[in-house]
Formats: sequence, structure tokens, C-alpha cells
Amino acid sequence: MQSKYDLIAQDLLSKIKHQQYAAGTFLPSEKQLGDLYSTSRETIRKALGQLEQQGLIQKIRGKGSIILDLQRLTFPISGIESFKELTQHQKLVSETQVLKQIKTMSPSHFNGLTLTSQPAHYLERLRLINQVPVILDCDYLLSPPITTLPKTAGENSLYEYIEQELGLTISYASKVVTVERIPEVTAKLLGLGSEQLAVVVRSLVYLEDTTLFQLTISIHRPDQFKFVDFARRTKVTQEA
Amino acid sequence: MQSKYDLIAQDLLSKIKHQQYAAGTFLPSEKQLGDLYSTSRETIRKALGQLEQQGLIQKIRGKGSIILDLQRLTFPISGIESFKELTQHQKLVSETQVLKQIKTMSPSHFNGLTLTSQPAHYLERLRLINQVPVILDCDYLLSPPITTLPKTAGENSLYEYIEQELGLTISYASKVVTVERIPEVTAKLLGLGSEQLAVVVRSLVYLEDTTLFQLTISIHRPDQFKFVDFARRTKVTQEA
DNA sequence: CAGTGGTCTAGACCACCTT
DNA sequence: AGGTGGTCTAGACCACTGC
Repeated sequence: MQSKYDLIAQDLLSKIKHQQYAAGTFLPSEKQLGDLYSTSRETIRKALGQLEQQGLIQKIRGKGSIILDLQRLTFPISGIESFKELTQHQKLVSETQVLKQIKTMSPSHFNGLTLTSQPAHYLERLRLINQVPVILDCDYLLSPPITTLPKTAGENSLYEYIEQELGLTISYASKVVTVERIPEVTAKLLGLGSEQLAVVVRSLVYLEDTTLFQLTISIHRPDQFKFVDFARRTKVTQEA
Repeated sequence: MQSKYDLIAQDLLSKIKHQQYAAGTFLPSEKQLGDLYSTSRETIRKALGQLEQQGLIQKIRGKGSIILDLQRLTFPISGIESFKELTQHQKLVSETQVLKQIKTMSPSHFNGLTLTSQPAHYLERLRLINQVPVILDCDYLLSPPITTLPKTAGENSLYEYIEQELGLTISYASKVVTVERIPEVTAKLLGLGSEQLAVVVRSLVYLEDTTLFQLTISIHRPDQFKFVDFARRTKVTQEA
């Protein structure tokens, strides 16, 4: 269910996108927004907090909430987003080729962690944008919780299948991004020549109840790789 | 000033780090924490929200807040952190060589954006970890707001100088990470051979009042580059 | 001084999980 | 049914900004 502050955040987001609130100007004050949406100030503040988090506005004490103008290049690739969601937002012509889909055991080491090996669906997919291969995705989908994996799920959207067909809630991920030399076979798949350096993103993805369900190794063509991020300075002192 | 929920978050963080609350177990309930800290539940919720954001806990409705165990490898390199802060957290032997420090004009194009060129301090610094060069940082510090820049600021911590000496508050940044071919001179500085591929991070950094104050081009040795991230799945539908 | 956002409270109702 | 977190309210006081 959508909460009231989610709806307000979405409404403000769309009003910002459609320039009803212009970049560089201030939003109505929290009190005014409370009157507009007939709600309390704390609820408005939750909505504004979401927008601030995403880098759409900046709150300034004593003045108001100003609309930022970074979105021009902020397709947030940070976060957890499926390839399908990503390309759709950016309106790209994309294609996915399923190279392999078998049942196997998950690896026992990943990102420097030791994991218990367990049954999994292994999926290997080549991603193309404008007919050019850009990413090779190697996924382990653990069973449980992913017991069955129809062939169409990999071809279309894996996350759509998991969230909508299986009714699971994807919650968070930890990722490690490195640049590595890759095997010649892999380089060929991505259309790389003698240069075998690629960007490798290794992710562990978890459900709402903290169950690990996916391990992914994502190999990107370096010349096509672009990672856009918005970050806020954290004050939390991570002292020893 | 530290707010009550900041203090509570820090206290919980340190208790988690010192294993007083063990990974995999539940924190006391929000009600109990409210009694423990003699505060209202909403205040406790703000503290827990911070910890959840950083990936230290996962809240589960109907059950409680469980302590996650990812931190083992989560030195959050995402976010805005100075080189000094970064190396200190990880207890590394680091060194900074200032190669150049001059007054000039800032570039008018950056990350695909058109900016107004203005006076700036240009700073070029080579970063070494364990005596090995790993990063070349090229900074433009705009004046205003950075009018004077003592030589020591670049050698020690630039952010310390800006936040503590100048009393400015660093707030947010937008970054673009790519892999690029770099000039031979630059490659030599980083100790790279014929291979001239490097990871390039271009950042725009802003103050609390949305003033842009820093443009940075950070060139990383690919074999030393490692980016660790924690991400939560966002529900906010960024529809057309 | 009035207006703004930042924090905090004490209560309420709900949805969910467990027993 | 009782405990948990998720949402929402109506009010309060504070710190900061601007005039």
C-alpha cells in the first residue's frame, strides 16, 4: 500500500518534472504544503525527506526547500535497478540474449565472504544496447527462495518475475566494483580486442527478511561503462 | 549541534561494533529503546532510520530490527569522504604530494554540463598508499567561496580546512565514474605501463546553500580501484 | 519581528508476525 | 491476543533567515 507521504512525494516529483515547480526556486513551505495536502507537517517532512535523499531538493534552514537541477544527468545507476528498468527510463533500444540457464551449486566464496554453497539457478545473459554488447551478467539465484525459474523470466525482467510472480520483496544489496583482466572468451563476447580490462560489479542481493537470494557478477565493457551517483555527506562519525 | 537521535544512533552504532548487540540478533524493540533512552518512539525511529540507511540494520515489520553483517567489507567509499578520512578509517599508510597549486579559471564544461567559468584555485595532488601511487586528484576550488587556500590545506586535509577553518558545510555531490584512456604523462605518474586505461571519477561538490564550490577529476589506477557500495531498492516510480 | 526548517513529544490506529 | 514496526496527528520549542 502507498502511504500518504509516498503519494505526496510522487506528486511533488511529477510537478517538478513537469516544471510546475522550476529548478532554482523554492517549494511552498512545509506549513503551506501541509494545508495544500490537508496533512500534518511531519508527514510533509517525510515526503520532502525522500526528495532530498534522491537529490531533487535541498532543504535550507530558515529559508525553505530549493529545487536542484542535477537530474539532467542523474539517471541514478546507483541503487538497485534491473537492466530492464534502467534501459526503459533512458529509452534505449535494448536486447537480452540468454546464453546459459542451468541448475548448479552457488559458489562458496564471493566478495571475500565465505558463504554456504547451496542449490541455485545459474543464468548467463548478454546485454546489448543499440545492438552493441555492453554487459555480461552471470547470476546465481538461490533456491530457496527461487525454486522455479521459467525460461521467459530471464529473457524479460528477472526482477519483475521475482517481485510480481513470486511476491517477494527485494530490499538491499552490497556491491563491489573493480577493474579486472578478464578471460579472452569473455572479452570476445563483449567485442573487446586485445585489451582485456573490464569493469566487474559483484553484488549480493537480499530480500526484506534478510534472506540472500542473488549473487551477480556483472562484466561491463569499459568504454561503455558509466556510473552516475548522487551522494550526501554523512555526519555519522564512524570512529574506531 | 548533535540531536538526540544522532546521539542515540551513534551509541547504537558503537554497541553494534563492540558486539554488545551481535549480528543476526534483534535490537530491543522501539518501545523498549524509547524507555532505555527516555525518549519518544518517533525519536528512536529517526535513529534507527539512520542505521537502516547505512545498511547496519534491517527493520522487519511485526518482528523487529535485525543487525546485519555486511560491514566486514563495507567501508563505504560511496558517499562524500575525503582521502584522509578514507585512509584513516581503514588504517592505511598514506601520503599526499602536492604537484601543483595555482590560480586559474574553472572549466566551463564538466560532466556534460555548461558552467560559468570563474576564478579558482587549481590543485593537483598525487595520492600514495603504502608508497604506491594510486590516485591523481585534480581540483578546482571556486572563489568565492574558497578565497584563500593555504599551502598546508592541500597537504593535510582539504575538507578539514573547508569545514573547520572556513566554517562551511559540505552537503552533497554528483559524480560520474567512467573508464578512460589517459595521457601518457598521467599514466607515468601513476606508474602505469603501456596500458593507459584508468578509472576517472568526476565530481561536482556543493555546500548546504547549494553553492557549487569544487570540481574534481580523480584518476585511479585501475588495479587499485575498488568501490564498495550499499544500496536499497527504491520504490519511487520515476515514470515518464 | 515573522517565517522557515529541525527536533521532540504523547498519543492514536493500522498491518503484520508470533503464540 | 499481544508484540512488533509503519503511519499519522496536533502541538510544542528551538535555531536560523530575512526584513
